[in-house]
Amino acid sequence: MEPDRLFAALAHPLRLRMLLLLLAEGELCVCELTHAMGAAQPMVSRHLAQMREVGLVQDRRAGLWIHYRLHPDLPQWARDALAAVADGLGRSEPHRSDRAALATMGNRPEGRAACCS
Amino acid sequence: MEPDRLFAALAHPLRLRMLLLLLAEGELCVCELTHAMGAAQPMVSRHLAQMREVGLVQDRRAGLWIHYRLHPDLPQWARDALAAVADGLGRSEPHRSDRAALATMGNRPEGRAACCS
DNA sequence: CCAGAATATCCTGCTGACCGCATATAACGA
DNA sequence: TCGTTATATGCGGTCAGCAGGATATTCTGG
Repeated sequence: MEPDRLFAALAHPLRLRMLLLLLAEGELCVCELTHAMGAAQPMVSRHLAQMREVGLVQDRRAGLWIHYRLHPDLPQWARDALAAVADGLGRSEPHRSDRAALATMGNRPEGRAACCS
Repeated sequence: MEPDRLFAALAHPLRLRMLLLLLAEGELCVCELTHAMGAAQPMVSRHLAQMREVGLVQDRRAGLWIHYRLHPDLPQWARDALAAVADGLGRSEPHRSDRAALATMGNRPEGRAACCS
C-alpha cells in the first residue's frame, strides 16, 4: 500500500464519506451506498472501483448485490489513521447525515435474503 | 480544516516526505528541506506553500531563513492520523534516508545564529 | 545604495482526475 | 429464453495539479 495512493483516495469528499460509512457499518452494497450518498450510481461505482484498485476496500459478490468492506489486508498504520479520522469527523457533517440517510432506507438487502426495491 | 484538502496535501510523495520530516525534526528551514529532499528549491517552495495554504504547516521568518513547522492549530484528529502514519512509515524508505540526508548536511542554520553555505 | 543569499512566484505545456451520459455486463426469476 | 434489477464500464469534455525554467521578492552586510 503506497501512502500516496491511499491519501489520494481519501482526497475526495464522496470517497471519504463512503469509506467512513463502511468503517462504521462494516459492509454495504452499492445500492445502500448510492442511497446514502444521494449520488448517481455510476459515480458511486467508479469511486468504489478506484478505492478497490488501490487496495482500500474489497468487494464480495452475493447474488445480484456486491458488498464492499474495508480491505482485510490494510496495514495497521492505515487502520489507525482511518480510526483517528473517523473518531474526529464521524460526529459531524456530512457523515452524521450519511448514517441517518442509510438508516431510513427501506428494502435493504440483509445478508443475502430479502429483495431490493 | 477540510479533510479533502488535508488528504490532497498528503497525496504527493514530496509533500508527505517533507511533512514526516517536519514531524520528526520539529522545525526546518527551506534550505534544509531542499537538501534533504534532493529536489530543486522552487519545487520545494511551491509544495510548502501548498501545505501552508491548506493550514497544514506554518512558516516563521528569521532573517534570511524561513522555518516551517507543523501548524499549531492542527486539529487533534489530524495530529493523531499523522502520528499513525509516521509511526508506520517512519522506519522505512524513503523517510529513513531523508533524516539521514538531513543529518549529514553541513552549515545548518541553528536557531538564528550561524551562516548558511 | 549595492551585491549576494534565501525564498517565492510567474509562465507554459502536459498529464491525469473528474463529471454526465449512455451503454454494457452479470445474476436472478419466470 | 426473456425481462428486470444491480453493478460496471466506455466516451467526450473540462478543469486542476504538476514539472521546469526563468524571474521576482525579501533580507543582510558593507
